[in-house]
Amino acid sequence: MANRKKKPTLDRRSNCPVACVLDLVGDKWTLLVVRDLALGVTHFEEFLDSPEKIATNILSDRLKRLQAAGYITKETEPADKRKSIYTFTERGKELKTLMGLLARWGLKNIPNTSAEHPEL
Amino acid sequence: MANRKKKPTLDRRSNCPVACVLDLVGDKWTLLVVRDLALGVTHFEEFLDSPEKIATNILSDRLKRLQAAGYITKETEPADKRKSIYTFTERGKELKTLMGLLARWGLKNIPNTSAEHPEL
DNA sequence: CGGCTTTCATTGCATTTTGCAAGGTATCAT
DNA sequence: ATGATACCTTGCAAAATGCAATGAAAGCCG
Repeated sequence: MANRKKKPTLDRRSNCPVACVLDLVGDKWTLLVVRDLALGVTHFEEFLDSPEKIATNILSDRLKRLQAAGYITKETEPADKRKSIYTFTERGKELKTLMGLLARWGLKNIPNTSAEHPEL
Repeated sequence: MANRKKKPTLDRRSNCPVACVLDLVGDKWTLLVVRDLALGVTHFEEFLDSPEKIATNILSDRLKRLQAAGYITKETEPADKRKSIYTFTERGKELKTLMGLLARWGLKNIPNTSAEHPEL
């Protein structure tokens, strides 16, 4: 085991916390999926109903990523095995707080934004 | 002037504050530019020194966007007209707080992140 | 069973964005 | 005048996105 550096979580652009957060959620869709999850959405089809109209391939990809990163789990609903149920892991619940921070910043700083769901 | 609706800030995906924030900074680079500005970077070349190694065309584009959106200004340095100085507008300073929120969330929730500049 | 619907996901293809290297212009230094 | 510096653009390959269409597995219902 000569050159086994200790797996430094590579393909990171840097160890700057800002850069790492952007590597995780720095795109136009991931946090919208998080928003919907926070609002109680659990099924694939429900995400498609949100007003931003995410495409199915993007949604599929983002759910996979979030799952791979350990922020959500995917389970088959026992009563109907066609359905999958997506939910936050404990760790994933922190994403809700992140999304909430963004939401509050947006409400304060971007004109004409409105919170459909003030509880966030 | 019949059909001059009042320019409803279109090309928005929705009026959800999360979606609007993502329309502004939902990419891998914009907030890194904001970070550098917050750290005192003012010249084009300095942004290129950051460890994430942004490409010149992307940097040029992001500076333009931030300027177009009224968050930063671009001025020519009087003493050396080759140089441009990029600085936050009053409104742009709010981007620092947004970036700071992300940074703190990342430090707390993403392993092996380190703050080079704890003042943020 | 046999056909039809629902749910989740993939595929193909056009468009857009990114990444990288090279080139270009204006300004400055000697 | 020559060369270096600062900012930006261009060209082109690679990747991500948007979209419509297609699958596959599971359920529903005669």
